[in-house]
Amino acid sequence: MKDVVTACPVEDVMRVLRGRWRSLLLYYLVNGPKRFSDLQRDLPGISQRMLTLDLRELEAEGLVARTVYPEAPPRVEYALTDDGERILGLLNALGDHWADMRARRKAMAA
Amino acid sequence: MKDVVTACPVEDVMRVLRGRWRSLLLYYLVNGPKRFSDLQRDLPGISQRMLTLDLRELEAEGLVARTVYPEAPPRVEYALTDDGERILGLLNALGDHWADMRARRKAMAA
DNA sequence: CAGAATCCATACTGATACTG
DNA sequence: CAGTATCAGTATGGATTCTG
Repeated sequence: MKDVVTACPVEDVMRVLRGRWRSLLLYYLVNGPKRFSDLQRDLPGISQRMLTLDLRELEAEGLVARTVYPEAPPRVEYALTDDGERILGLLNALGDHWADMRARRKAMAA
Repeated sequence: MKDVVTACPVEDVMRVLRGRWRSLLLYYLVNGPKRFSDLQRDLPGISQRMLTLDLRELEAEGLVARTVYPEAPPRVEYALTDDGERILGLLNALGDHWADMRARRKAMAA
């Protein structure tokens, strides 16, 4: 994915967060660093390929930090950066509003 | 697109806003109702097909209201709902943070 | 004007097998 | 464990043509 910059920052973030797993990945990193295999367990259904690609993309965008511990067997940890935490905070606000919205609409329908 | 509801509201909103044009569409509706042809001008490159599909989806999700004025030639206006405005507000906050982030990263690189 | 219908291109995602 | 490589399917988006 190219680092395209448009006139609209909203469009830019959304392009980065668009993938099926990306926001969810941030979501599961909120409680501290996790390993590759931990994340595979958290996101049932994700393939190794997508987990790798999405982590790399989020890392390139500065939302996730990747740390390799040179041991055998190898250990790699992924953590939210400060920017990642801020973005996730806003995503959660978005999710909360959405949940409220749905609840109200459901109540209306009843 | 199915109205799937997962355990994570963030995932749910993101699924709705994921499309290439959706967030941008909300963005351009913030200054009051617009007609189909207005939106085509605002979003250079969007096809009629996608504009129609995305507007319908946003309408189904309660973010956009569609009003038909039975005239000849037909006139149709699209406007943000209250929920749509709230969601857009949060998207803009997200965009602002993103812009800040990029500015800081650019300054660091220099 | 505001679409609907059809066909086509590509981007995104997943399954599987293999490696240091 | 933490990936990479390859192949293939599905979803998304675009071009074109047609209509009330």
